[in-house]
Amino acid sequence: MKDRAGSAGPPAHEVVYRRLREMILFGEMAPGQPVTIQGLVSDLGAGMTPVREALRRLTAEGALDFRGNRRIIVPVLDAATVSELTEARVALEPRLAQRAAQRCSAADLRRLAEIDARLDAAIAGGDLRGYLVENHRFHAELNAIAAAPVLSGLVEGLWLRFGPSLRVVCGRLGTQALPDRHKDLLAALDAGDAGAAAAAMEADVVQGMEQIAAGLP
Amino acid sequence: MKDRAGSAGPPAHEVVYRRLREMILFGEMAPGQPVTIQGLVSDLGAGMTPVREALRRLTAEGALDFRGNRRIIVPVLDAATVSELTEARVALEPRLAQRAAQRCSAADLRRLAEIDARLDAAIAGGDLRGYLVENHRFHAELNAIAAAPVLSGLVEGLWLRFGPSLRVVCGRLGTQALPDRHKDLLAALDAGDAGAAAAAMEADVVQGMEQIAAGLP
DNA sequence: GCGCCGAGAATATGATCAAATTCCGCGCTG
DNA sequence: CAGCGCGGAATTTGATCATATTCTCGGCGC
Repeated sequence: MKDRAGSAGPPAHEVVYRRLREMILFGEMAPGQPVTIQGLVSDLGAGMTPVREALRRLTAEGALDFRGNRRIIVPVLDAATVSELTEARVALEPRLAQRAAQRCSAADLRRLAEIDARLDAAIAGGDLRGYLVENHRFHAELNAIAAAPVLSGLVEGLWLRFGPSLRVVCGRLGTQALPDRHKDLLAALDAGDAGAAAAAMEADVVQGMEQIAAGLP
Repeated sequence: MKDRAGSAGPPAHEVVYRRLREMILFGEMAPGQPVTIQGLVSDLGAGMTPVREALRRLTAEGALDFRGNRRIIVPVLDAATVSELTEARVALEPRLAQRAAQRCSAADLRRLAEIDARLDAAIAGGDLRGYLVENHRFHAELNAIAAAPVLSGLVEGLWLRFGPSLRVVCGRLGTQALPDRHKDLLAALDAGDAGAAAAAMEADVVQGMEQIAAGLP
């Protein structure tokens, strides 16, 4: 028996990888939490090999941390790492926003606005996970519009690194304290103003990362 | 029998990973070349599982390309990808040079100068692989001095992507045509001039990537 | 306090299964 | 009669699993 019955499409390691990625991005894993292969094998009902490969992939992206020789944990960010992540995001994401502003169609803009509306609803409803999901989706959609797979991939990797810590910070502050900086961004995209889009993105990035830095242990 | 007798240090998948990484960086793999698990198993004398995990890690970093569902090849760069890689490198590497300039000690500088001397020797001697190795080592050392593991890791991933193509371009042009832009960089580091170091790095990056872009099929 | 021992967890192996690619022969068409 | 396309079988290759081996960590005895 190799594949679960009928699901011949996506390989198991890919499925496990996506599942773990969501768990990391949307706060189902706490920083510092140890990640054991066998635990995931029983939790996800997958075999050992796919789990191992997914973990290897995630550690390669920095989403998980090889602690010592044989232990994997969800990374705990320190001030220096947050600073570096901020620097990297500031270096990359405004460029993506700039590209997106130059390529954004009316349909793209409408889709972004819809996501942002759901994001507002999540904030209003105190739905933390919904906020994290829609916020990520907003940025992912923007990156898709930018049509820059290399840059987008780098940024996605960065998001994986601070996902767990972002969840902790937001959980502590509550969704009411979460600002929505996307309005400036949408306006800039609507106007096709690449410079303004980049500036708005930088503000969003810096503001978000400062929140994480402020919530460090 | 699992480990080679007595060598308990590095796990097999790590060894395989490092070996493949060198093969990619220093031109032992041609762009477009298919990479098969079984081929590597017999070539490297390793087991199947370590090879699989190393490949998964490299594909996660973009160093190898999942073509279709079942085929892995060394990536073939197109103009858009080179453009993106250039943009990413320009966004990141000058910042690392800047950091390095602020932290560079006399011993660091001496080490860099030694590497650069070997690089010059490789150019003079027509030693292509030596050029690639020392050029990479120069930048790796600089990144280590910058003490920014996140940024350095991102940049290392970018180098893996254009390694094979760089090799092709250099092989076509010959080592005599390879410029050495590191002198400006060393001077800036010696002077502790962070801005000049960043500018020199940007020039080096742009020049190198233009060479790759010019050599595209 | 230090070293030894056992339990648990991770690594590595090889076998095995499924899918895709390739290749070859057959029939069809010009 | 020769060239071309197509269908299926064989081979190649990737994915998964069960298991053996080794390493690490924690407790226990000296």
